[in-house]
Amino acid sequence: MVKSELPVALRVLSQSRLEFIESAGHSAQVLGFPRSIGEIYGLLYLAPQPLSSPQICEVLSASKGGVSQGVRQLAALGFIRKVRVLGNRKEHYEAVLEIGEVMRTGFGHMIKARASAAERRMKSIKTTLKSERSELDLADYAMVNRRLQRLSQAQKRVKKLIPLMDAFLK
Amino acid sequence: MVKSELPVALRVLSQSRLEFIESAGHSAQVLGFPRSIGEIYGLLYLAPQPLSSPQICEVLSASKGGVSQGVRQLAALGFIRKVRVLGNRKEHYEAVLEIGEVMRTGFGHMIKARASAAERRMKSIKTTLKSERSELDLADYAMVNRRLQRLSQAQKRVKKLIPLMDAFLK
DNA sequence: GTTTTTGTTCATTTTATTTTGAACATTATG
DNA sequence: CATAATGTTCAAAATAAAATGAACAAAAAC
Repeated sequence: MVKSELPVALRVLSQSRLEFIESAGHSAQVLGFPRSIGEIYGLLYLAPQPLSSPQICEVLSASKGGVSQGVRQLAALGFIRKVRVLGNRKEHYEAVLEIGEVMRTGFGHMIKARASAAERRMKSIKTTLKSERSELDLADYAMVNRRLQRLSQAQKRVKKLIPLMDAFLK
Repeated sequence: MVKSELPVALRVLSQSRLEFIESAGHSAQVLGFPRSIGEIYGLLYLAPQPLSSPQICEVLSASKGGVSQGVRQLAALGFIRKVRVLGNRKEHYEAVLEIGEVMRTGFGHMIKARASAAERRMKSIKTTLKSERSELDLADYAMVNRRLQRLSQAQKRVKKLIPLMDAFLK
């Protein structure tokens, strides 16, 4: 049986690819993802053709498990997509090159999710505050109320900003 | 000598304050900061008056060292400010309530810094690529070049977005 | 149907981050 | 200047997060 045939360009990684992969790993970390996920995306982004999991393992010398989880997350976020390579039996992956799009969708979802989580939290805190109104000093109650209100306003502003960003990146 | 007098409202934390502090800790984590930093900010945000480090330690039952570092970072980012409390000898801290402002400034700086770091990285990678042009397959070189270019465009778009967000949050 | 390759899950190990606490520095008060 | 309270730094401990690799599952090749 023929071993997994790596594209020539990836048999040995060029310096620029190495640098790019490292940089992608770094970016992932900044965005709060594991470094390895960024590296997988970086590899795929500069790959001449879709790659299979074993190929990714080989090039990055990463473990099967890690790559399996990594590609799942990346696909879920919309950064890569599964493709069938004809003749070749198993799943292959390629980077979605329209990163602007990706940011808008997958990434935008994340931001929205977080914004509404924060909103829910705030609502809960306000409820708690009301429920203990009688036990609190009046002035203190008023102060806390005022400040929570203030935060709510800021949250609303951020929320309004989201669709704006969305439109701009389109 | 009189022991550090905790404001009555903080002698025992109300449920709503507890919840708020926890939530602030969570938000900090989401933004990539240590939880403790968020908790300090949360405490100060709902404090009836500026607090000293030892007071913060006491209320959050955190260590001196941790609080020392925490307030330093928060002050550097512009989330809190040092205030002199008359009569009282040492440094006290209060939350900057204008979180919108804070986001725009301190936080905005962070984003800008990261954007230009990414830009520098990209430049470096392109240089590397050119330097190894002769060693690479022509088609592969062209492909890598094209894709890096594509990324650059996206980066530029994001960069243009920053002042827009800035203006919007003002 | 057996063997081989690929894919997933998850407990364990590894690595990185955060927190603590002790040693040392600083400042204010008497 | 001595004492006491406050601050800072940093090595070590505690904690959290990520990567590995082994056990198991699924599908393909023959």
